[in-house]
Amino acid sequence: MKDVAQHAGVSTATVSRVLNGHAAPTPETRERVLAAIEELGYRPNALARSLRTTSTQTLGLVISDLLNPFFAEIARAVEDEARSHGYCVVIGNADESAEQEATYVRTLLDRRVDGLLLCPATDDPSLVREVRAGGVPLVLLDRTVRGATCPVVRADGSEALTALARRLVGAGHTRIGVIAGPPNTSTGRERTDVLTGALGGLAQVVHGDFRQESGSQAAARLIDDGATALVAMDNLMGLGALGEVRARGLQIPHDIAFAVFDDQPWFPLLDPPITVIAQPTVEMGQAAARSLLALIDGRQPDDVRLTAKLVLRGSLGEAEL
Amino acid sequence: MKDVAQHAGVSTATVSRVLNGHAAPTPETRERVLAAIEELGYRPNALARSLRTTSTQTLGLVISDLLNPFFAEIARAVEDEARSHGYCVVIGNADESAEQEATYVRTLLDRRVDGLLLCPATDDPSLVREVRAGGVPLVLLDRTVRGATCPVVRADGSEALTALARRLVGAGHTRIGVIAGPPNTSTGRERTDVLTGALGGLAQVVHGDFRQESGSQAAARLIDDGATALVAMDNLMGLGALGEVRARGLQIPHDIAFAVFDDQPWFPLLDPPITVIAQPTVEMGQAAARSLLALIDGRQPDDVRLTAKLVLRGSLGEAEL
DNA sequence: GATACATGTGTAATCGATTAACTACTGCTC
DNA sequence: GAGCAGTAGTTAATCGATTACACATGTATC
Repeated sequence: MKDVAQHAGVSTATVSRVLNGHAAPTPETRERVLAAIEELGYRPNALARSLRTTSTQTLGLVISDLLNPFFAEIARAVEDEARSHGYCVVIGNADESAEQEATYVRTLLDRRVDGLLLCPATDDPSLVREVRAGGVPLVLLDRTVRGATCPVVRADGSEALTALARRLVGAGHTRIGVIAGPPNTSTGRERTDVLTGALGGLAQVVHGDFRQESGSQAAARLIDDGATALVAMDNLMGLGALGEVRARGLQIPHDIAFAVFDDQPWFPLLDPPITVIAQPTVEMGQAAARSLLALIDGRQPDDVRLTAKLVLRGSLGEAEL
Repeated sequence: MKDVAQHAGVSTATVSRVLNGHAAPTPETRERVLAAIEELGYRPNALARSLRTTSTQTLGLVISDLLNPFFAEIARAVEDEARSHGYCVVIGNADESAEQEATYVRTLLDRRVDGLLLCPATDDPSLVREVRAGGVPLVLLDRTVRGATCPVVRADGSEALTALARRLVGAGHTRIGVIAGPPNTSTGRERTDVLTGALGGLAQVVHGDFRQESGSQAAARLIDDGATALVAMDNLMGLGALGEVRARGLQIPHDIAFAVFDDQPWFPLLDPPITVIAQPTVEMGQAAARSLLALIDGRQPDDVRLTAKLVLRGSLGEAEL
C-alpha cells in the first residue's frame, strides 16, 4: 500500500479512501491511485483490513459430514447465499465427532468469522454456550441442542413420517424396522419418536450413527428379526441398508418395503425407485445463511421450520396404493 | 492479551512466549500466565498473529463442483491430510465456472492462504500464472492447464480406458456412444482422446459439461443415433445418462452396455451393478495436500500420477466375459 | 480584507499479535 | 569484589490496513 501511495504521489490514507469508495478523493486523484494499483498489481491484505475493521466478511459453517450429499447440498446453498451478500464461507467438516466439531468451531472463532452456522453433532449445549459467550452470531442448522438460545433452521418431517406410518400400517405390516439416528442428536431422536409413535407398537428400532456401515448392520439385524418393512432415517444409512437388502437377494417391495429419510438423485434410478421423505435442502441452506446475516446485521430472526415431504415412488409396494 | 499480561503480572511478550512454547519463561511464570488465560477465557486473535508472522496455517482449495461426490471425496481427503499437519482448509466452490473460480482464487490469495490447491475449470493458464506471480505455492489437482509450471496430481485412466475399449470392441459393439467432458478441460479431452483412439472409428462423441443434465441430453442423442454402448466420462453425466436409459425403458446390458468414469457408492446397487473406472480419490486428495505442504516447506515435489482402475460389475454384458 | 466554511489530503494512532534488542538479576570464577 | 555468563523478563518496532483529527487551500459573505 505504501508503494502504491508513493507511486501515485499521495498518502496511504488517500489510497485507502479510494479503495473503500469514500467520497473525499478528487476524480483525478482517484484515477492516479487506480493507475498505480493496476500498474503494481496491488491487492489489499485482507488480514490487516480485518484486524483493523473487526469484520472478516466470512461465515463459518461446521457440518457433520461433507461426504453426506445432504450436507453437501446445504453447504452449497449456504455458500451461494453468502456470496450474493459479499460473504465468503469457510467450511469445517466435523465428521460426526463432537470433539472435531469443537476444534473447528474454536478455530473459526479464532479467525474471527463474522458469524457461525453449526450442524451440531450432539445435543449437548456447552459448545453453543461457548460461542454465545464469545458474542459471535450463531445459527443452528438441521439439528438443535437442548435449550438452544439461538435461531434454529430445520425441516419438520412429522407430517411426512406420520403419513408414511399410516401407509405401512394400512398395508398390514406388523414388524417395521426403523434404522434410527443416534439418540443424542435432535434429528435422530425426533424422527424416531414421531415414527414409532405413529406406528404404535409395530416398530422395532435399531440405532445407527448416520453412516453407511451402521445402516447395513442395522438392516441385517432387523431383517433377521423378521421385519417386512425398513425405514432408514438418513440417506447414508439408507445406502447401507439397501446394500444389505441386495446382498440377501431380497426383492423390494415384494419381500420387503423400503423408505428413506432424505432424497438423493439416484434413488429414482433403482428398481423400484425408492420412496423417500425429501427435505428442502436448498431452502434450508438459504434460510440459515439469511438468518445468520440478519443476526450479524443486528436483527433477531425467527426460527425457521420448513416441511419435509413424502415422495412415493414404488418401494413401499401396496402401501402406496 | 494485554489483559492476560496484566492479570498475570507480566508483559505481553512473556504471554506470547508461553503461548508459543518458547524456552524462556520459568515454569512458575508459565503457570501464572496459563491460569490468567484460563480465567479470562482468552483466545489469541489468529488474524493478528497471521499478519505478524505472514503465515495463516491455511490452505485454499478451489474445486469445480462441491455437489459432485468425486470432488467432495477429494475435499475430504485434503482436509484430513491438512489437519493432521496443523493446517486448515478453506474450500471454494467454482461451480464449473472460470469466472467464479478466478474470483475465489483471488479472495483466497487476499486472505493470504499459505498455499493453494486448484482443480482448474478450464485449461487456460492465465489464472495459474497470476497465482505464481504472487509467489503463492500452487498445486493442480485432477486437471492440468496448458504449460503448467507447478506440480500436478491426477489419475491416469489410459490403461483402464484402453481395456474398456478392447472389451467393447471384442463384444462386437460398432456404435459406441461417448459422453465426453468439455474439450477445454484436460480431463475432458484426454479421456476422450484415449478412448476414441482405442475404439478406432467406432466411437461417436457428444460433449457434455460434467453435469447431470448434459448427460441425459447426450445419452438421448447417442441412443437416437443407434449406440449399443454408452460410456459417460464422469459420474454426474453418468447419472443423467442412466436416467435417460431408464426413462426409455432400455435394459442394461441387454439393450445397451453402460460404463462410467468415476465410481460411486450406489453404483453397485443398480441392477445390474454399473461397471466403472474408479479413481483413487482419497489418494489424490492426500497426495495433493502433501505436495502442497512440501512446496510450502520449500521442497519441490514431483508430479503425481495415480492409476484409475477398471471395475467390472456386469453392466457391459458379454463384454465382461 | 477578515471570517467562516467546505473540501481534499496528510499525519499518526490503532487493531493484536511476534520478536529483536535491551536490562536486571543471580551465581560463579579468579 | 570485579568480571563474566546465563537466565527471565521488558520495551518497542513491526505486520498492513483504517480513520479521527489536523492542516492547507479555495470560495462565499459581510
